[in-house]
Amino acid sequence: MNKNSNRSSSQKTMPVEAAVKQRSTLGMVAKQAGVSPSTVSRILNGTAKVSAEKQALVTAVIEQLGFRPDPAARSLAGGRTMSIGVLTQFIDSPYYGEALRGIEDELHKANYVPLFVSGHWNEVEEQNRLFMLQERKVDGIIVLTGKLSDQTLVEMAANIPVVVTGRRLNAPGLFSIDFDNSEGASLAVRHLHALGHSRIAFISGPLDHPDATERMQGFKDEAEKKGFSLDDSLIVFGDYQEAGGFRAMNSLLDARAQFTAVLAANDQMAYGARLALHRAGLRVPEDISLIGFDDLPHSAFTLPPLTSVRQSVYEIGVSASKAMIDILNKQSPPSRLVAAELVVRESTRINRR
Amino acid sequence: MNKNSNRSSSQKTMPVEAAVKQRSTLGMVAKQAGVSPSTVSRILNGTAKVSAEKQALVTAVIEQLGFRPDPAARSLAGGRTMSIGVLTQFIDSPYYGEALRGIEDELHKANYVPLFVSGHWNEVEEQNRLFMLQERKVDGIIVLTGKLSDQTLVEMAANIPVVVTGRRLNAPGLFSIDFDNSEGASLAVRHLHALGHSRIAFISGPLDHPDATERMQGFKDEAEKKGFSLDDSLIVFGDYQEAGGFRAMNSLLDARAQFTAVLAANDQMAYGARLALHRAGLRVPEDISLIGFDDLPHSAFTLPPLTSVRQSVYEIGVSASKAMIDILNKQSPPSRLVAAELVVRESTRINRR
DNA sequence: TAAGCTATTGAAAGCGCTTTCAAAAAAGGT
DNA sequence: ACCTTTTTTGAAAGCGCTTTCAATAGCTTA
Repeated sequence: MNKNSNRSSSQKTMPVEAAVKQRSTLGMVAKQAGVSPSTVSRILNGTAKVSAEKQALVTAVIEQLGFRPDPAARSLAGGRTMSIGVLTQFIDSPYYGEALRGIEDELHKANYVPLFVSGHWNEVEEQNRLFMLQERKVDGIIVLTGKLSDQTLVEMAANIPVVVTGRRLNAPGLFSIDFDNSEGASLAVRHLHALGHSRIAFISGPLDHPDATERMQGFKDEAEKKGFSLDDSLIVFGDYQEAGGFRAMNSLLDARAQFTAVLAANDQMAYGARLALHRAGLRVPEDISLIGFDDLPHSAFTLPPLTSVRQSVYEIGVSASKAMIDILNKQSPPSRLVAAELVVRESTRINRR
Repeated sequence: MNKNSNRSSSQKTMPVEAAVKQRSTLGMVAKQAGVSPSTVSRILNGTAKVSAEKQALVTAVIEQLGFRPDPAARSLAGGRTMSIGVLTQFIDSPYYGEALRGIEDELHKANYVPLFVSGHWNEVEEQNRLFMLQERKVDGIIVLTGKLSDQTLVEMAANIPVVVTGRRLNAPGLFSIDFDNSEGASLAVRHLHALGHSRIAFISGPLDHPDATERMQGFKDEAEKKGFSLDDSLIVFGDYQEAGGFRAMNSLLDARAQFTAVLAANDQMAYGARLALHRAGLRVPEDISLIGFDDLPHSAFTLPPLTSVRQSVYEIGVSASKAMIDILNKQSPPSRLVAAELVVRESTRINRR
């Protein structure tokens, strides 16, 4: 979300100039320390036990020479590349962007570097990108949702550790992290119900996105539970973007649908819907209550500030990375469940009609 | 900007399964074709002339085996890695995000892959990231603005091709692409002037961003040219984010500054300012006209839709990539200048006071 | 104290490619 | 036709690391 922002970050400040000037190699370290390259390698990777003295000696020399292993050489020799492939859908998605930041931050702590690629919600493209990541010998792959079949992921996981978000899936080498989308939608419906709304329109995302169907299901289930008439004319579809929300709202309006509140399956569509409402002379929240989903950082600054279902996408990124690192360290990651939470702002209010 | 969106993309669809199953090596190609590895390498890289027949033969075998050179091996042996380092500031910046997409799209066409890293507007961190990129042997580096000194970049360019945005700088191996920020600001002022505004407030970005100072300079110059009183109390500072714009506008209001229009140095601050105005009971554009800068995709959907200075950041990304590829191909890139353009929407109108 | 183990270490091969260097082939000159 | 120059090709070394495999050293046990 930030164009600017200075966050301090504890960098191991390298002797950049020295290092650039004269890269040292593992061989040089070995000679300098009077041991064999194998020993140095073992210390570097913890591949085998090495006597404490040599351990200390070598470590000192490494420090002194500012030695850093060459990733390419490592990769060639079959070692770890210390890089993790990350498949997102659009590199500039405001939604997944936060996840990317979480991933970047977390991987960095563990000395891994992310390799971001975009699948553009196109199965073939996703496949190709994942293939490329494997060519580049990443140590693991994090997949943010996407359209790949579960089977494809499971197969891939047989060769390389995989962490996937947006689905529930378990297999050897495969770990998944998911939001409780349906619970999030329920939360929104309950809030609206508590405010006295009973005719609620729903702007859904494209149903080929698993999270879209979950959100819709959550909406339907809770609405039914509250005894609302589940009128199909109150459900319309958008594309998860502003323009889609705008069109969806217009179609609702054109059809003269009767509703006092709207739940959009993501914030971007809520923004679009809000503009359409405005064009139609309807006020938010006086005439219509509006709820979004995702709580994008921007939502605190819309007019009016948007009530939204919050799931920390940043957290998802962090969790996914932690899980990946756990897997790489041969530990099984704790199954973290990311909860949804309603952020009430000013786009919803008591139904007066 | 997209969470969703299916764009078709012409993928060279690989025989993925076969390829994954049995990676073939350059050596295998050589044997299969009955030539030496050197010859294959030369064909792959165009390093030297090879007879037409062998050329054809080898190419056929490569195709048949689905051979793709191993990036790691290439890197180790000192060849090209076909990857370009990209230093951005925050991986989820809505502003630079578009540039990243442009870079990704364009590099992909040329078969290069981008390696995105973030500097977080912190010089030390930027240095470290660039250092890491070089360790990973990228073939070139694209720097999106940032805080590094010109000198640092020039020095780096001596070792590796560099393309930098957001400044004017020339040196061997160094190419820069810049917006005309000051012209953009002028455009905005002229628009406001044409609408009869003469007391215009300016919400600046942090002056340690070069583009912020250019935008401010453009504002001042044009205001002066139009004969406005250049009242310092009309200039306030934000952080290029919503919250900063919000605070900046409040400080303007608290100080009882007199103005009929506001120019914000970026759209995000304009959003924040717009909310502050609303809180103060001021209407946009009836009471106050508001202009942003950048024309983020979202700006077409704010309330009211925001008039903004548009510079295609996507184009910047594309141009930077093209320039990089030109440099890598030993051609000198054409100096492209990205023009600014005013997108008039509904947040500005004739001054009635 | 000898035999039998185990914990450390080093030598050397090899990952898949690029790149001298020199040999072989083709072309040119007289 | 013979020798020189130029072009095309192959052999081999090496990029910096990991990883068997075997050797050495350090302990145990009887």
